[in-house]
Amino acid sequence: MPRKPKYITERSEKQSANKAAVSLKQLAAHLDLSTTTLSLVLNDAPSANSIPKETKDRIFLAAKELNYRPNYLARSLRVQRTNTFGVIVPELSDGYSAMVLNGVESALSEEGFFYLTASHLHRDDLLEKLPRMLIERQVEGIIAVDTTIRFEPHLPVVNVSGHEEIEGVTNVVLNHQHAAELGIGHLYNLGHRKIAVLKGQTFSSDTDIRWSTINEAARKRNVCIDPKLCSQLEGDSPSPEIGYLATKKLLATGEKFTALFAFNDISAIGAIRALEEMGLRVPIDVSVLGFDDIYAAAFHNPALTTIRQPLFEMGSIAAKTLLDKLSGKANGDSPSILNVEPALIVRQSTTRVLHN
Amino acid sequence: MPRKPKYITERSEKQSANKAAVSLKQLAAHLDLSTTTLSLVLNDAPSANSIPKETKDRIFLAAKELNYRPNYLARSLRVQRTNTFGVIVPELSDGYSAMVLNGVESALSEEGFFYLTASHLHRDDLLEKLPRMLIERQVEGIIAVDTTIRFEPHLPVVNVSGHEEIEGVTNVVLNHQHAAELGIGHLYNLGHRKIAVLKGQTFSSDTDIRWSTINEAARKRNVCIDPKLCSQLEGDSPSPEIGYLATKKLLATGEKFTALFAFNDISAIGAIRALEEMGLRVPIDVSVLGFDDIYAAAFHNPALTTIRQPLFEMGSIAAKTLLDKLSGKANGDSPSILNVEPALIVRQSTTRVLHN
DNA sequence: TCGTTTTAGTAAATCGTTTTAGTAGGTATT
DNA sequence: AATACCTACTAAAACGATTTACTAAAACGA
Repeated sequence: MPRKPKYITERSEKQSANKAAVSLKQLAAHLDLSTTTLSLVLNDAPSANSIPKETKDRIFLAAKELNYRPNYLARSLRVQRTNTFGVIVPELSDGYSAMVLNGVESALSEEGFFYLTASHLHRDDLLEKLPRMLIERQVEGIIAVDTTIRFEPHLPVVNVSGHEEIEGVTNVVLNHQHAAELGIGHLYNLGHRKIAVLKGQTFSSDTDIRWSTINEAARKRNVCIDPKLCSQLEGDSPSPEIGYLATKKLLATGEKFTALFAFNDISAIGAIRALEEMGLRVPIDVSVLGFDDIYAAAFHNPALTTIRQPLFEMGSIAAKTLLDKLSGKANGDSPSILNVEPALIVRQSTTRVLHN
Repeated sequence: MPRKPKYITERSEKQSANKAAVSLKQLAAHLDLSTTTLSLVLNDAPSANSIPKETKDRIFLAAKELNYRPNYLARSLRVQRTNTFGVIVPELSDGYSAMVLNGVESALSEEGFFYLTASHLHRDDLLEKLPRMLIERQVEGIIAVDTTIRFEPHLPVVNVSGHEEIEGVTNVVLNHQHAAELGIGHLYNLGHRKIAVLKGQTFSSDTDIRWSTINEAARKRNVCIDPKLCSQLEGDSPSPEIGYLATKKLLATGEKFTALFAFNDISAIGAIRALEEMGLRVPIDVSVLGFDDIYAAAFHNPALTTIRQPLFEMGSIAAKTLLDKLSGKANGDSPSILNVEPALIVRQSTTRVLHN
C-alpha cells in the first residue's frame, strides 16, 4: 500500500530566498538561448558538436557566474537513473557495519554514486518497510549488511555476509572453512583440546556457518567441541558486555577449558574481563581467540590474537559488484557467491597450553 | 561550474523488465479515473472529501493489487521537498562519527527522512566538492560532524562539534568548560599535579577548545600544564596507534608525570600500551583519563576512567534542530550554539597519586 | 544553379507526480 | 424560478531537467 505522507507542508522561505539557485530555464533566458542548447553543451552531448566554441564558452561562463547547479532530481527523473544505492545495516555503531560502509563508500565515491543508509535494529517491521522506502526513493540497488533479505529483490541486491541463496542476490562472504581452519588449527597447534566457543547471536548471519565450520575443523583433528563448552551471545548491544555475560554463564557451569574462540573481537574483550574476574589469567590460564581484527584488537590488554575479516574490502566488493550488475558488466548471471579470505593474526591472547 | 556527467548510459533492461512498477497514470487508466483523483485520494488531501468512500476503496484496492509505489523523485520535484539530509563526516569507521550518525538516524527515521553520507577524509577538495554534490541532490539541510564548514551555507546547516560562528550554522557542542573541570578536577582531587596531555590532531574541531579549557581548569587550581608535558596526536587513522605514538614521544622526553589526560578513549588505549611498554603501570604509576566513553572503554584493561560525551544525543539533537529549522519552528533566528553536558565516569585507569 | 551537407540552433515531448482551477450535474434555499 | 451550494470528478500546468525531431540559414560540391 502506498504510504500516505502527512499532507505536505511548505518549507520556510527564509533560506530559499537567500540565494535562489538558478534553473536551466533562467540561465537560458539570460543567455537568449534554448534550454536544449544549454543542456547539450553542459552535458557535452555528441550533438553539441555543431555549436561553436564561442557559444559554448558563453554558456560555461554564465553557468559559473550565475552559479547554476543542475537539479539532480529532475535529471534523475528524466534519465531514470539516480546513481544512488540503499544500504541496510543492523545498526550503525557496532563497528562491523561502519567498516563495511567505509568500503562501500570508497568504491561508490569514485563513481559519483551516493547511498542512503537505513538501520533495521533487527526489527521485523523495519526489515520489511525499509527496502520498500528505499525502492520508492528509486535507489538503483541495495546492499544488505549482515541482514536477512525479507523482500522480493526486484532490483539488484548484494548481501554482505548473507548465506541464503536467493535468485538475483549476490552474497559476499568470508571463506568460513578457511577461517575455522586457521582458528582451530592455531589453538590445536598450541596444544589446546578443550576449546570453548562463544556462538553468535541468533540474528547474526554468520552464526550458523561459523559454528558448523568450527565443529568441522575440530572434528578433523579429533577434537570434539563439547556442547557444554558453547555459550551463545544474547542481546544486540554493540558493547563487550554481551561477551562478558555469555562467558560468565559458561564459567558458571564449572566446565574446564583451556581456550576460548569468541564470535568476534568485541565479545572476546568482554570474555577476557569475565575470565579475569574469575582469577583466570589470559593467556596463561585460558587462551582467547577473537574474530574480525577491529582497530582496538591490537591494543587491548592482552593484545588479541584474532581471525582478520576484511570488512572494508567486503564493502567495496559489494559496491563494485552492484555497479557491475547495473552496467550490465555482470554478463549473464553474475556469480551468486563471492569469497574473501581470512587471515590469522597472532598476538598475545593465545599461548601454548601449560596445564590442564 | 556544473559537473559534466559522463554521457548517461542506459540501465540494463534485465531487472527493470522483471516486474515493472506501475505509475500513477497506469493505475488511473486501469481504474478509468484521472491521476488527479488518485493523487488526492492516495494522499488524503483535504479536497478529497467529496469523493465517495466506494471510489476511494476502489482506488486503494487497485493500488495494492498493482503494487503501486509513488515515485519519490517525481513527488519531490513537484513539491520541492526531498525529506533528505546530507551528512558530512571525516571518516566513517572511527567510532565517533558512527555514534553521531546513529543519533542522527534515530531522529530522522521517526520523521520519514533519509540521509546521504559523505566522508571527506580531511581532503580539501572533498571538503569543497561534497557539499556541492549534496546540494545538487537537493538535500534540505546538511549536518557536518567534526568538520570545518568550507562552503556558503545557503541551506540550513548544523555542525556537530563545530566552534566557528557562522551565520545560519547551528553548532551542537559539548560543554567543554565543564568537561575540563570534571577531568582536571578528578585528577587534581586524586593528588595529581604533573599532568600530561594528549592534544587532538590539528584537524579535529575540538582540539583547541579542549586544550584551552584544560589549561584554564588547571590554572584555576594553581596547576600549570607544562607545555613539555603535552604531545599532539598526528595522523588520521582511527587506531589507538596514534595515541601510542604520541605517548612514546612524550616518554622519550624523560619528563615525569603522574597522570595523562588523553584526547579520546582510542588514544588513551594506545597511551596505556606505550606506558606499559616502558614499565609504567596504569594506574599505579600513571593515571590515564580518556574522553568519549566508547563502548570498549568499560572493558579495557584497566577499565578506562573517562569523560563521557553523549555522541548519540548530539547526533539526534543535530537532526532535530535541522528539522525544526525546516519547519520554521526555529522561530526567528535559532540559537547558534546548543550545549550538551559531559559526565565523569570513574573506573580503574585513574587512582590517587602514590609517589612522585 | 541546384541539391546536399553542415552549422547553429529550437519546439515540444517526456519522466511521474501534485495542484490549481475548473466543470457538469444534482440538490437545497429563498 | 433563480441562485447558491454541494458532489464527483477532470484538464492542464507545474516541478527542472533531457532528448527527439525538427528548421532556417550558410557553405559546399558538381
